[in-house]
Parts: sequence; structure tokens; C-alpha cells
Amino acid sequence: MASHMQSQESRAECSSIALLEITAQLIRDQGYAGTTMRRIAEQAGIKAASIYYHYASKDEIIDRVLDRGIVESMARVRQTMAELPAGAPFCERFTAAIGAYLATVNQLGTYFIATRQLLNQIPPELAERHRQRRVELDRFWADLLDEGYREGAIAESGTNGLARLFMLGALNWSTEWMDLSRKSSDELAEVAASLFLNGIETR
Amino acid sequence: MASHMQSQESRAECSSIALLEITAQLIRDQGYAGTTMRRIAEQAGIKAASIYYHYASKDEIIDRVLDRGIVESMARVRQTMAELPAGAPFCERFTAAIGAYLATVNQLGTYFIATRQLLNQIPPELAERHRQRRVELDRFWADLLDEGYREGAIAESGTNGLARLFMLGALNWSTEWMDLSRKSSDELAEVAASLFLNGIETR
DNA sequence: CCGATCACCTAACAAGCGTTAGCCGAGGTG
DNA sequence: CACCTCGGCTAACGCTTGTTAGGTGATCGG
Repeated sequence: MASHMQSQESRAECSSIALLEITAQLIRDQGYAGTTMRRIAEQAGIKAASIYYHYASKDEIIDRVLDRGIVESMARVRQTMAELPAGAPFCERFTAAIGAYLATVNQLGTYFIATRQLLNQIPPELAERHRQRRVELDRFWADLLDEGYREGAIAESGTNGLARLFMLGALNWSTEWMDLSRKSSDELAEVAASLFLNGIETR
Repeated sequence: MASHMQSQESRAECSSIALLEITAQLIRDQGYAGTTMRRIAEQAGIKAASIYYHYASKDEIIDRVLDRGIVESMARVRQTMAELPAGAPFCERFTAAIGAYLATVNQLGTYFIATRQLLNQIPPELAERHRQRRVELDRFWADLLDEGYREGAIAESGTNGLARLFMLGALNWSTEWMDLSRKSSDELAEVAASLFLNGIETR
């Protein structure tokens, strides 16, 4: 996946999906404008013009990256939730969701750290579609918290929406420092869930 | 500060500091590569070449923006802390610090959202200096939390460092959604502090 | 064996980038 | 009045950007 793949086999076989993965890395590390066709190509071991065989434009790649990232992330989180035992308590479901989210955001989901910054740069109608994906994601967490409230596990307050924003922010920002080789996403999820549920104050 | 200032008075009088403020906005919204000299100039109502009267290069502006942002932010947070009554309890100091930090990060401090992304793009030795500023910031919060622990206000755990990362992330990410015209930074600080201190779980 | 298709290539384009050189009018100072 | 500095200006440079046109060799179905 690194470079010079055509030296061994004559077919370079740089798949379209590999290009997405490379692009996702670059977006995360260099931003939208810093993610150039030539840099993507270089990472893939091909030339910039060759990318146009796979994708029609830079914007199409970006679009695919954002879409795939957030869709796949949500899918994995939902799947993790579905695999939990039937009557699992809120605390457990909450922690599992955080773990799955941290994992996807950081390994595969290095993809879709689609910040306002990125949304400001991509074409408007493309941005609009992605903005809606983000609303879906937010709704997932809102629903989860709502279940917790109905179970009586967590306190509801008028500021619940704000608290959710802070919590999601904490998880999203983790891409800035997370190193999965030191702590697994599940270990980190324990810490985050404990922080969000109990706080740091002594009882 | 917007544009066409030379129409009224003959002197355009676009101060160096105004350029920093404009650049800070652009960095936040467009990233490093997206922040072009021509765009900075356009926002300032002057031409790109004129910027070189104030600053030697694009990198010098970026440097100044990052430096000024984080230094001023820390200064304001520390000042806010200093203005608290002498024996203020940890809870109050914690909330005040969060409020000051949220305010500077979002209004003036729109400046220094210097993410790993930005640090990857600016020249290495400039990045190194800024990385150290970030360490200072982290230490401030570590010290604050340590005081709280010694007061017995908060629980210490081996994962305190991780919890701190999550908390700071929550505050930093707020630039993505915060709208100070809806809620003041102090109101938001109440929510964040309550979340961090008590969590959302019912007692 | 032959054409087609695939997956890449080279070369070039216009536009935009940071930056430099040199110019100009307004305002203050001798 | 002459002079100088200030804060801008225009024009251009070499380079990089996204993108297009057209070519090339390997693989494969008939």
C-alpha cells in the first residue's frame, strides 16, 4: 500500500478503495487543500493523472471518503450495540457505543473527521449531504441517551443537548492524541464512560 | 475591518493586528493551505503584496497567530483564576477556568486551534515551539486537577491523564458548534463543569 | 491470433500559489 | 520648498494545483 508496487507484479492493482484510505489519511493530516491529487498518487505509487481512471475529480474522492467514513462508522457502532445481550443495562450499552465509536473514528474512521473546516471547503451541495449524515450521528447519541433517561439510569436536564455536544466533542477530539498501540479503544471507552457517567468528583 | 476602508479615509490603516485576526479566522475555517495571502488581503481590503510590508512571509503570520492565540488564551485564563476570592473551592475554580478557556478559544482564541493537522503543515522548528506551548497548557490543567485532588474534591485515578485529555478535547471541539450569541461561555462552562464533575448518572 | 478492455503513463493546460521588484501619493519634518 | 517614511499599489517570477488528451503495454474472451 506504500509505494512502488509495480516492481514486483506487473499489475499495479492499486484499488479504488486503497485510494480512499490514502486520501482519508491525508485529509486528517493535511486538511482539504493540503490533500493534493499528486500527493494521493504518490502515496499510492501511481501518477496523479491515473487517479482519474478511478474517480472523476478530487471532490468525488473527498465525497466518497466522507460518506464511507461516517456510514461505516455508524454501521459498526450499531452492530456492536446489536451484539450486546438483550437486556444489557444502559451503562454497558453506553460504554460499548463509545468503544466502537472511538475505534472507528480512529482506525478506519480516520476518515470522516469532517469538521466545519472541511464542510466550508467542499462544494455546498456535497457539504449539505454530509451535514445530514452528521445529524444522523447526533440523533443516534441523542436516542441512546434518551433510552438511558427512560431507564432511569441518567438524569435528564434541559442542558442534555449541550452535554451531548461536549461528550461527542471529547470523543471526536481523541483523533488528536489517541494512540491505539498504547491503549485499546475499549480501555479508553471505560475511562470516557466513567468520566461522562460519574464525573471526577468524590462522592 | 471588513473591506474597502480606503474609500472613506485616504489612509487604509489596516493594522498588523487586524491582519492577525483575519488570518486566525481563515485558519480556523479553511486550514493552513486554504489560508492564502490573497484571501487574507482580500478580507483586509488590501492587495496580497501589501501584506509583506507588515510581515516577512506567510509563515511569519501563521507563527504570530498561533503564538498570540495560545499565549493570550492562557493569560486570560490565569487572570480569571487570579480574580477569584482567595479560598474559592475547587468546583468554583474549575468552572471559572473552563469558562475563561471556552471564551478565549471561541472568540479571540479562534486563533490557536492548532491541531495536529496544522502542526503537520507548518515548518518543523516553528511547530516545535508551538508544541511546547501546548504542553504548558496541558500542564495548567494537570496542575489545576492536582490541586482539586489534594483538596479532596475530586478522585484521583491512574487514568486521570486520559480523563484530562477527554475533557480538554470536549472544550477544544466546542469551536465546531459553539455559538456565543445563544449561550454565554459561562453558561456553557456550567454545563461542562457539571458534566465533568458529576457525570450524567443518577445518584 | 485479434481486438477490447483495463490500469496505468507522459505532456500539457489554465489557474492560483508565495514572493519579489519597483512605483506612487499622502503626511510629517527640516 | 525639499526630503523621507509610511502604507499601500501593479506586474511579474517560478512553482504547484486540478484536470484533460492521447498514448502504451499487459491481460483476456472469442
